Amino acid sequence: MKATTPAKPAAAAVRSPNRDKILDAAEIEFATHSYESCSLRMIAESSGVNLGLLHYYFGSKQALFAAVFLRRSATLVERRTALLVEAKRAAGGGPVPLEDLIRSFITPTIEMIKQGEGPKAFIRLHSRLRTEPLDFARDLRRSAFNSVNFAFIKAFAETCPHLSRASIVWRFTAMVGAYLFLISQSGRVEDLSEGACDPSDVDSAIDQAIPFIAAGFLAPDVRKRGQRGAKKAANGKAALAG
Amino acid sequence: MKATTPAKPAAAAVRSPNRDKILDAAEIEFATHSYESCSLRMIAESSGVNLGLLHYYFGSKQALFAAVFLRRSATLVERRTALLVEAKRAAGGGPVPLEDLIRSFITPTIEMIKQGEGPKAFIRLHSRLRTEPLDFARDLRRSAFNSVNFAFIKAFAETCPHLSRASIVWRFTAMVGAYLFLISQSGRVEDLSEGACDPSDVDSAIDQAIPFIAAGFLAPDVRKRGQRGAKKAANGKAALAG
DNA sequence: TATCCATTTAGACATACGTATAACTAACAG
DNA sequence: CTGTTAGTTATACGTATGTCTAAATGGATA
Repeated sequence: MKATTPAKPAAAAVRSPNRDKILDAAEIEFATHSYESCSLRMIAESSGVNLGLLHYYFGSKQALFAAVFLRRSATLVERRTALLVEAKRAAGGGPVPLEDLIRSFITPTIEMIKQGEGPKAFIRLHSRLRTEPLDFARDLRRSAFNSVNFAFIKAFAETCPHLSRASIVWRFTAMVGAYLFLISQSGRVEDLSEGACDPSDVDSAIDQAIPFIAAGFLAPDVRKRGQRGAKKAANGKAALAG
Repeated sequence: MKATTPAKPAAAAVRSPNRDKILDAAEIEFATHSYESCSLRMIAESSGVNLGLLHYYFGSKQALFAAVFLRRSATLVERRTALLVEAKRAAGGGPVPLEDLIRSFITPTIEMIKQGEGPKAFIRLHSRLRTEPLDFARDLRRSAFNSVNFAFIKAFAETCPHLSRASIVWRFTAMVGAYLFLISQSGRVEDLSEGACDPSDVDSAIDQAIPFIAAGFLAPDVRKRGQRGAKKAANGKAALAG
């Protein structure tokens, strides 16, 4: 036992059939249940691998989770970056068309969903991470995605000169919330649609998301609170916020 | 020990100072950590109440969670319903103005956030429930909210005759995702805004959410996949919606 | 005062968890 | 054949969890 790295006790090759089996099973389990409600024993069993190997290859549950996360998030970030670069090039130096921007952001997620059960599970996991109060997982997400997010925010700002910096950030957040909900397959859409739409139809979800989000960005900027005539009071009588 | 109700072992009054202390502490703990990562012992300690009392009053962790959830969700649903009724009345039989509809839906949440730490914690908990894979919790949410959600969907359909039934449901989902993200205080906005906006400023978040969502609903309906000229291929250059 | 009963307490139960380790296997090197 | 080493196994440790129970408490009632 080297005292230096308690996490990875032995040499432990980076590639290995069993290591991959563990990663694949962990991805599904972490996505299906939450981080804490799925045990290493469940993962060991569903991957058909001995429990001790999880410790051998990854050292700890947390490190296993990180490995699961990093394996796919890199792909997602690269793809998003590539599409943004391509859209910029197509725009020839000018502002990137709004819908292109939105599509560049969302498309890599959709591609991944269609790629198979594992990648699809990762997307579920990834959306859940946003609300799950796991500090280490949030740090993971932050360090993986912050920089590409900034690049998109900058591009949105150029495309939408009518919006303040603050408004850009708010609407970017709204965009992420909207599209994640649409593809989250949380059972929500089933409940509400009464058969009118198929919640697993990711393409439809996205066809809906793009114009919805684009229109949202195009809406005029809101004045700051306190500035004359408070925006929200605009329409008079109706059931308004207090 | 009555064999009939293993869950509630004794008579156990519905009101009691300690019972309320437990509920309050559990609300905070469940919201701060996830359901499984906070133990009954944590709740007992932070409420200053003996562990055995949690079992005495609620019978099980799951039942305690349900009690926490039901205490506030009832308020939320009632308030949402009341605002919808009022908006309909104000509209005098005609379709309710779009922004009023959105406001009626969102306002009760904002009111609750401003009501104190407990109610605010409940909102965090409530948003998390949408992605957390806890079957029993999802059933809770469903049975509490489905009916008022249907009422809103019906109203949105009347206000937006340009949208198909499916589109209404998709956009309703997008709305929920957008506004929940905006108020979720998940640390996301901090990361991205670099000081441009204050993520705890719920009013600003909502001022942003309303026009964003309203514009999204107003965007033209999307044609179904397969119908001539595939929507998405229209990448052209236009920075415009639809 | 004696009785009663909702409430409260301390403590125990079985179980499951993440983690650790010592022993074993098989392949290859000298 | 011997020694080494990555991989694998079975098993154990300490701890924490949800649940449960038997006993104590204490104010109201008879």
